[in-house]
Amino acid sequence: MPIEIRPSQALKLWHDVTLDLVRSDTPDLTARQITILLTVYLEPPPHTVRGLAEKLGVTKPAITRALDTMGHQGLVARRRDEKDRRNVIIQRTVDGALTVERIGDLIVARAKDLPR
Amino acid sequence: MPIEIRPSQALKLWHDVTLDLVRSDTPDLTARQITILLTVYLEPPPHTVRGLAEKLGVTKPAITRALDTMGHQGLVARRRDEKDRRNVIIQRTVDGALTVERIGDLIVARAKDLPR
DNA sequence: CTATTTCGTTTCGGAGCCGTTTTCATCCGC
DNA sequence: GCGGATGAAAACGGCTCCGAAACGAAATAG
Repeated sequence: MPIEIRPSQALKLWHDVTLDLVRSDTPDLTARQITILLTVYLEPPPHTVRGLAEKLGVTKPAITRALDTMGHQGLVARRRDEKDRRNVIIQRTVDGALTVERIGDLIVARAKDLPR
Repeated sequence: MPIEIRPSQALKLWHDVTLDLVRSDTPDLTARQITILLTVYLEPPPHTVRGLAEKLGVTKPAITRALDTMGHQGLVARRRDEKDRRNVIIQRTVDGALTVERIGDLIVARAKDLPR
């Protein structure tokens, strides 16, 4: 059974969750950074710069820079692929997992509060 | 009856919708801009710079600049409050309403595709 | 062993957003 | 009227992001 939600509810949900994220003291993640974060934590590894760039439809330097920022915030880590040392594997971190978990709980809570 | 959704579904929904927004040709809106857009179109008017700044927990110049950008994209319009000419009223536009509607439909569609 | 391809990063100039501070117009108490 | 309070915008310096292009390291083809 899929999730049934009306457009007005969907928009209020998006509004409420985004507002919470804006008001939180953590630095705002860009849309690209959120997509990278969720991709790395939801989809099976391995994740590479090239793969993420293709998936998001942006250039590789954009991914590299996003990973710089997110790595500095402890949300992801980078490791050389020993099989093919040209590749960089993006790895999950404890802090990143906690952040993703927090976002998931936030969405669930806001969904629960929606008017029927 | 509230919307029931599990954390894993919630995160996948957020990922799918954000990815669609990143991949769309329209320029990425920041989290603040999305919050402003949805606030203006979901909550009853009037909306002022000061009111939005308080709600989002950011400074007024940040709102002014976001409105500059969004106004340039045709998503909102500004009008002087004739009752108190110090105030600026943020108004909805046809393009903004279409954008909001599109986002709502996108979320609904992505929610429908979620695995149970 | 050399030439080419692939992958990620760095560099570059340009653009946008940030908070603080200052400016400007308007309103209101006196 | 006039002085202070208020609302928004402008000015300012700093930071981050952008895509394009150049670069270096590593793998691969011949």
